[in-house]
Parts: sequence; C-alpha cells; structure tokens
Amino acid sequence: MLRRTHTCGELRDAHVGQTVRLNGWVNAYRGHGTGLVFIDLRDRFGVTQVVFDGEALPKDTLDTADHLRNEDVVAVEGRVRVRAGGENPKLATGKIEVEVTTLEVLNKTANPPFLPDDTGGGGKLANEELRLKHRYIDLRRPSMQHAITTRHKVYQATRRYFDENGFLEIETPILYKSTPEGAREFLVPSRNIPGNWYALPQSPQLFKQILMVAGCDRYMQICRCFRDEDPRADRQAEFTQIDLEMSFVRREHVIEMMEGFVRRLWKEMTGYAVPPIPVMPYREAMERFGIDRPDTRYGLEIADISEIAARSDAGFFKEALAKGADRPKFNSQRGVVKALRVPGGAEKLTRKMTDGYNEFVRSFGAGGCAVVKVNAAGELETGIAKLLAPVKDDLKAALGLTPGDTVLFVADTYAVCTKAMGELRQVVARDTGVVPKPGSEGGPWNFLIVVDFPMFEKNKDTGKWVAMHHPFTAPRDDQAEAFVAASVDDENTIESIVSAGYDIVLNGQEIAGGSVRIHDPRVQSKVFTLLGLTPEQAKEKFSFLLEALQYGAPPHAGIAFGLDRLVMNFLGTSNIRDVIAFPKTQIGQDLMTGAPGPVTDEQLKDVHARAIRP
RNA sequence: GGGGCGGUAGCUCAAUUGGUUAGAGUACCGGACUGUCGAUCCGGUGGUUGCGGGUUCGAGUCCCGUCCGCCUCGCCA
Repeated sequence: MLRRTHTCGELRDAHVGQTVRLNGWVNAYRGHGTGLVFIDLRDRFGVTQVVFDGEALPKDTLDTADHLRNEDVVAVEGRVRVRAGGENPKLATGKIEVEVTTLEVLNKTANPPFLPDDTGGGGKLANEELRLKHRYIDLRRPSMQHAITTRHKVYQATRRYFDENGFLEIETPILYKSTPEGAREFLVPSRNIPGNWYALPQSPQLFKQILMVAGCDRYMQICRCFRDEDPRADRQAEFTQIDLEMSFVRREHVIEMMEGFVRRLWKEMTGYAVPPIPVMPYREAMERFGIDRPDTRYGLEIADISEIAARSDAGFFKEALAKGADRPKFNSQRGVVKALRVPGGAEKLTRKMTDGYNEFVRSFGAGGCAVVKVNAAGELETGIAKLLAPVKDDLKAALGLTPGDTVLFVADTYAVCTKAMGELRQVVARDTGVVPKPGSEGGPWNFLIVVDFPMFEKNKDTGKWVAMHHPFTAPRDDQAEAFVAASVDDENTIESIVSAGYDIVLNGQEIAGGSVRIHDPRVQSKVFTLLGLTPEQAKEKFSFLLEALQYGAPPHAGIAFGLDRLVMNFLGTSNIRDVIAFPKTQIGQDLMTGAPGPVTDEQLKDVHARAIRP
C-alpha cells in the first residue's frame, strides 16, 4: 500500500515540487476521458485535487482513474504543483494539485445509498433514518467529522481542567444494582445468581459518594448513564455525563470550581470569556420566569397580579384566588393570577395565536388564557377588558403597559399557573421573535446558576412527597435544624425547606445539576421518613451507602454536566443525535446494528429468564 | 400511553376534484470529451407508491389497521 506522507488537508504552495502520497476517499470525479481526469480526494482533514494526465501516464492507469467513483478508497503518489487551471478558493488546498504518477485502488465501493456530502451531493441531506442505518457513511460528512472532533476536544479540555484541580478519574460499574426510584432502568439478568438482575446506572450517584467516604477527595468521570424513558430532541436513553464529586466543601466551593470549568471550557472551545455567573434562587426564577431554568436572553417577565385581580369583575380570577387561600404565599396549592405583558403584542399576536395560547395553557391544567390589548389611547380593549375596568389603572401601573401591548392572563393554583405561564412565555418569545440566535451562531451565552430548590415536592398522582433532586441531597446549611425539627405532617413547612442543590443553566437549558450531600444521619433518616421509607426499606435499597456513611464520611458535594448538551451548544445543533457517533431512535433502536434484537431460548435459559412474546 | 408531521426509482422530490403507460433532477451503467472544480454533452437501466385490509368501474390519492422515522405532552429522583 502506498502509505500517505501527508493528509488531504495539508498541502499548500510551500509543498510545490515535492513528491507526496495521499490516501483517502474519492469525493468527486471530473473526467475528460481519453486524456485528463480530476479526482477530489477526501479524508477527515480535508480535500485535495489530484490530476491524471493522459500524456504522462500509462493507458491502464488513466483507464482505472477514469472509472473511479465517489467513495472509492485510493492511494496516489505524485508531485505537488501549482494548479494549471487556476486556484479553487473553496478549498484550503485550492492553490495546488497533485499530478499523479502512481494510482492504487485500495477498495472499490458498492454504489453508496447516499453521499457523505453536507449538501447531500448537491441537494438536501438524505433522510435521517437512512443516514442512521448507514452511519459509517454519514459520519464521513465534514460536519459530522467536525462534531466528533468537537466532542473529543470537550473530553480533553475536561480531563485537563479537572486533573489540574486535583480530581482523580475513576471508573464505576456499569452492571449495578436496581434502585427503583426515579427513571425506569435497563435490566440485565444474572447467570450465576438465578432470578437476580443488574440494572444499568441512571448515574453513578451512590458510587461517587462512596468514593468520597473512601478518601479519594475529588472524583471525576466522563460516564455513560442510562434512563429507559422516552427521548426528546435533546435527550437519549443512553447519554454521557461529566460526573464530579468533592470532599470537604460546601455549596459555594463546588459552584466556584464549576464556574471555573465553564469559563475554561468556553475559552478553549469558543474563545468566549464567560463573565461571573449570576446566581438566582429557585423562587425568584419561578416568580419571574415560571421555570427553574429560565432563558434570560430576553425579558418577557411574568407578573403576579393576584391582589389587583381580586378587585376586578372577573369571576374566574376570584374563583382561582379562592383556592388554598388559607395557605402561605408561594404554596403550590394557593390560587394566584399571573400576567404576561407582551410588548407590541397587539400587532405581533394574531387572534389565531392567542386562541392557540388558550389551548396551550389548558394542556398544563390551567382553565385558559385571557387576553387584553392596549390601544393607541392607552386603554384596555378586547377580551376581558370590561371585567378589568375597575382595576385598569392599577394594572397599567403594575405592568408598565404602553400602547400596542398585549397582556396574557392565567389564573389557577400557584403550581399550575406558574408552569403554564413559564411555558407560555417561551412560546410567546418565539412567536414574537425576541429569542436571540444561539451563542454558537453569534448570539449571547447567558449562564445562570439556580439555587435554593425545594427539598421535596408532592407527586400529583400519589400525593406522596418525592425528593426534587435525589434522597441524598442536603438541606441548605441554615435549614437543617428546622428540617429535622419539622413535623412530618406539617406540609407548609416541609414544602418551604430548601436544599443545598444547584443547577447551571445556559440560555434556558439545564447543562448541569448537583447538590451538597447529606452526611448527618439525623437528616438522612428524616428524608427517608418523609419519602415513606421505613428504616428497613431504606437499608434494603441503599444499605451500602448508609453503612459507608457511618464510617467516617467527609462532608461532600458534587455535580454532573450533560456532556451531549455541552457539545450541542458548541455546534449550534438542537439534535442530540448530531453529537453521538452511534445514536438511537425514538424507540431506542440502533438502525445500523439492529439492536435491540431477539435472543435464543438457550441464551434466556442460561440467565434464567423467559420471554413474554406479544 | 396521548397529539402532530412524514414514508412514491439507490437518493431528493413531483404527480389537479380518485382517472391513460407514476414523472423530473441526481446517482448508477454505456458512449463522447485535455483544465475541471456541483465538469459538460448524448443514450440507457431503474418502481409491489412502507406493509395489510377495505370502499370504488378505477386508489400513490379516500377509509381502517399496522410498522418505521421525526417533533411533542406524559415521563426523565
């Protein structure tokens, strides 16, 4: 084989006169038959034009060259020369060409189902289903090579940063024990212990805490996690986390370390210097933006107008406000009325759109979405304007209304209203064109750290408390005593306890989340009690961690970044499959390998399992 | 589990209210061509319209079911 001396992206006019060898794929054929053939040769480094000149070559070489086709794999040897036909400014190597003296066809291709061209060979990309089936061809596309390379750089920058800061990279088991809380798990039957199963980890949570007890001090791992839940555009059942844990730290120390990581990563990947990241309490995020991961690239803040609404003539406002009126402010079951002022909405929002919003908020359990417009005279009109007449001046002042605005109202319990408004805000932002381009396309990178999450929330269906983060999340340091002292039946107090958890949010997307962990046994047992676990059940599920925590556990805290989402941000894609070499489809199939596939009865017998076939 | 969009030559798409032999570009095969760079020109091969049923004189088109892909709600401690 004529092994390459250079890559296809390397040669410049400085190489003119040198004899070189290139290996690669035929990216394009431009033949003039009897006398002259051009081939663009591609590898992951670039494209170089090689030329076969009939006058200088044996007939059979020219003949072979004339039959080269896209995706054939070849090796050539020849001399670098300035292009006789003029420069091609589209190519980095466009000033030169290689005049071939020897051609070796390393592999003729079958006719490929599509070409790995970012323009689809002159048209659109082949559909994703086909590209996933022949992933090895799709991955040859320059933009996919770029994605893979970008992901590689994120790995390397991550390892450098955490190595410099004293973290040890430690692997944790993939065959793990089932912990039925949280996401549905993938199960693996045991051959040696009949009737028992491993589970694939949703995250290495318990192991990383154990590593702190084990004195490892600082742990990091770029690890695969598995959650058998339905995917989304930015979510796969199988995904990658940058998983971290630190000993002898409190919340602010972890946040400082993570902010340093974000700053380093963005500097290396984009050149952008991340400014100090603002910290916002969960409560404030919910009040102003209706969501725990607010997109702060635009305004459109939500206002609580409950007090004003109570004095209006709108019966449905009063009805909503009557709900849970005896509960404290911000209690999830207490009725509220919220308003969203849409600047210029009178013009930007059509009747059809606002009707759509009405339906939209209903999907989150709200009764509907009321609308008023502010006319040129500054008066409220249309929709529920008449019902608001008694409070119009208060409303104008509270919301800062100006002519041309539209105001959207939702009235319901705090939980429903906040959720509906938060979602509505994002839709309205898109509809009115106030969402900037992503950072990777020149728009802002807006980072935010959200803290002070509630420890617990009520499950809608069962009415039981569930941990908002996970059962090992500590209360904020100043809340621990109140938490331990609180009665299990005191819902209002339990709901008000905030945790020492933290999320990092980028442009409205959660890119990392973590917490300080419980190392006080009193707090831990209180958490289990609230979650409805008896000491025996808790021991059964988490025995090894609980046991370990008894033997000298240092205070510790950690966090995990969603690596796939980080890479997506650097690439400016909203499709997680673009950043995973071998992704799965919506129903978890790998279209290339055909996984998941059937197994034989013999295999099942081996692992003491039987299939229930539909 | 629910909602939405889609599936027609290898690929990207078209095909009037249901109406003649389902077309075009590209790829592929053959031919011409010594400076192309999405090469060009000429000719040709290529179809169970995802699959199954139904309505109809007649279905790519309408109806029912089903499979697959994507988006989304639920779900994702």
